[in-house]
Amino acid sequence: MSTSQQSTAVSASQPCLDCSRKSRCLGGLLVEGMPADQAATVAVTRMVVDKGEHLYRADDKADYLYVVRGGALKTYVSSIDGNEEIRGFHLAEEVAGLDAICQPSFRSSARALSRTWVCRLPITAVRSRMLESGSFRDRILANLGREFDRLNGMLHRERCTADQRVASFLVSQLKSDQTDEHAEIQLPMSRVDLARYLDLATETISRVFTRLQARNILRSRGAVCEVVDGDALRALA
Amino acid sequence: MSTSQQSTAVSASQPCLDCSRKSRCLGGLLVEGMPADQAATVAVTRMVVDKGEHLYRADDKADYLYVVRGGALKTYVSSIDGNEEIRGFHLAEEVAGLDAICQPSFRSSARALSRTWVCRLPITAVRSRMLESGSFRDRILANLGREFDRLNGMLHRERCTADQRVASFLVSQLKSDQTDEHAEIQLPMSRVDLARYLDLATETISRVFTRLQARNILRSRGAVCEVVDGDALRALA
DNA sequence: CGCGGATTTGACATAGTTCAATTCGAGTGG
DNA sequence: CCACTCGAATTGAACTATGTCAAATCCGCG
Repeated sequence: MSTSQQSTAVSASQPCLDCSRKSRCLGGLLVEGMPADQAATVAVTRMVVDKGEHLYRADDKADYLYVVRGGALKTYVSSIDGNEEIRGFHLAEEVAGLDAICQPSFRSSARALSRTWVCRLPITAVRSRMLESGSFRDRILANLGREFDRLNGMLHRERCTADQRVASFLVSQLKSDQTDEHAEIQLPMSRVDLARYLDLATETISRVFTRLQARNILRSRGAVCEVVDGDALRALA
Repeated sequence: MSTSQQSTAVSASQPCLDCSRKSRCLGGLLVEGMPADQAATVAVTRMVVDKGEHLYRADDKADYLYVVRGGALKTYVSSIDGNEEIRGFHLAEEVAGLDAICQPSFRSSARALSRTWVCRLPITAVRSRMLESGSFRDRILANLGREFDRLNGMLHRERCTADQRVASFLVSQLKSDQTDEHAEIQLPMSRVDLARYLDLATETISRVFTRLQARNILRSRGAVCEVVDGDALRALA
C-alpha cells in the first residue's frame, strides 16, 4: 500500500466524491449521479482497523457494509467448539458484509489480518439507492451473485483433496494482471488461517506446500509465494 | 431442455389469484395488491415434472424461478469427474432458482426426485415487482438471506463428522409441527443422493443409520425414518 | 415368485489428523 | 552485528475416520 497518511479522519465533505477510485468503488457508485446536496448527506466514513481488531461481529446489528481500501480482512463464524470457521478473505477493493443486506444482523464476524483501511457505507443508503438507481441496483445484485458463486466454490473446493484445495486457492489468488509464469503472491494470512479456511490441519497445509515445492510448481518463503508453474497449478485444481 | 415430458396445464386466468396458498406463496404475493388487469398479465404457469426430469440446467438462461407445490427437487452442479454435487433439496412450499435472480443464467441444475408439481414465475416479473412493492422486495431479500444461511449451514455441516452431518440433516428435516418424540420423516431422496448432498459415501450413510438405530435414536425402514429420541439426535448435531 | 436395482455389511486401504519434536525467522536488546 | 527469544512453520510417526471394493441382502414391482 502506498498510503503513508493513515486517515482515520472524517473528511469534511463526502469522501467518495473526490476519491481516486470513485469510478470502480461501491462508495463512488453510491453517490454517482446524486444531486450534490443529497450526496453530501451520505455518511461514508474512512476507518483504520488494527491487526486483530474486529470490524464487526456475528449478531451485531448490520447497519454498515465495508469496502477494503488496503490491508486484509477475514470473515468467520465460531463453531460450538470455539474454532473459527473462516468463510472468506477480503483484500483491497473487495466488499465485506454485503450478505447482511438481506438480514437484520451479521451472520459472521470480520477481523483485520493486518492494519487495514476500509470505507464504511450505511446499509440504509445502499438499500434506498437500489430503488433510485438501476445501475447501482444491478451492481449490488451482481455482487450478491458473486457472493453466491464464492460460497458454491467453497463447497466444491471442500469436496476435493488437500492438494486440490490449496492449488485452487492459490489460483484464485493469482491476479489476472500477473504474467502466468513466476507470478508472486503475497499471502496476507497465516498458515493457521489458511487451514481454517480450507478446512485442513495446518500441518497438512504445510505438507502440501512442501510437496508443491518438490514438484517445482511453487517456491514459498513465508508469506511470499512464487508460482513457478502456473499451468501445472491450474491443472491440479 | 427435455420439455417433452413436462406437461403444462395453463389455467385460463392467472392461477395465483384463486390459489388456496396465495397468502403464503411467492406467486400469491407477486400479484397481491396489483390492479386486476396487471395481475392477469403475470405469466405464472403450473407444471408437472416427472421423476428424473430436469426443471432447468446449469447455464440455462435464468428466466424463471420455481415454487414447489408438491413432490421434491434436488439442485446440483456436476463436477469435472461427472459426479453430481447436490446443493439442496426443495420440498413443497420451497423456492428453487432464486439465487439466479442476481445472474443471467442458472449456476446449478434442478431435477425432480419424484413426480413434482411446481409453479413457474417469470423472473422479470419478480424483479420489477421488487421495485413496486416494498413488502414483496423484503420477502425476496429474506429468501435470499435464507439461501445464504443455507449455504453457510452446508459449509458448517461439511466440517463435521459423518454422524453429525446425518444428525443435523435429519434435524433439519424435522417439521416444527411434529411432536418431538416419535416424529416420522419421509425422506424423498435415495441414499445415493443423500450421500452426494452430505459429501459422504453411500456406505457411510448406511452405516450411520445403522449406528443411530443401534443407539435407539432412530428407526429407519427405507424412505421412512422414525425419530425415536429427538433430543439425542439434536445433541449429536 | 423372481428379477434388478438399492441398500447394507464386511474387509481392507488411505488421506488427513493428531501429537510431539525440530527448525525457521522476525523482532529485540546488548 | 550478533546472540536470544518466542511464536510460527515444518517434519516425523502413529492413529483414525471415512473411502473403496466386493459380497450379501433387501425390497418394490412386473
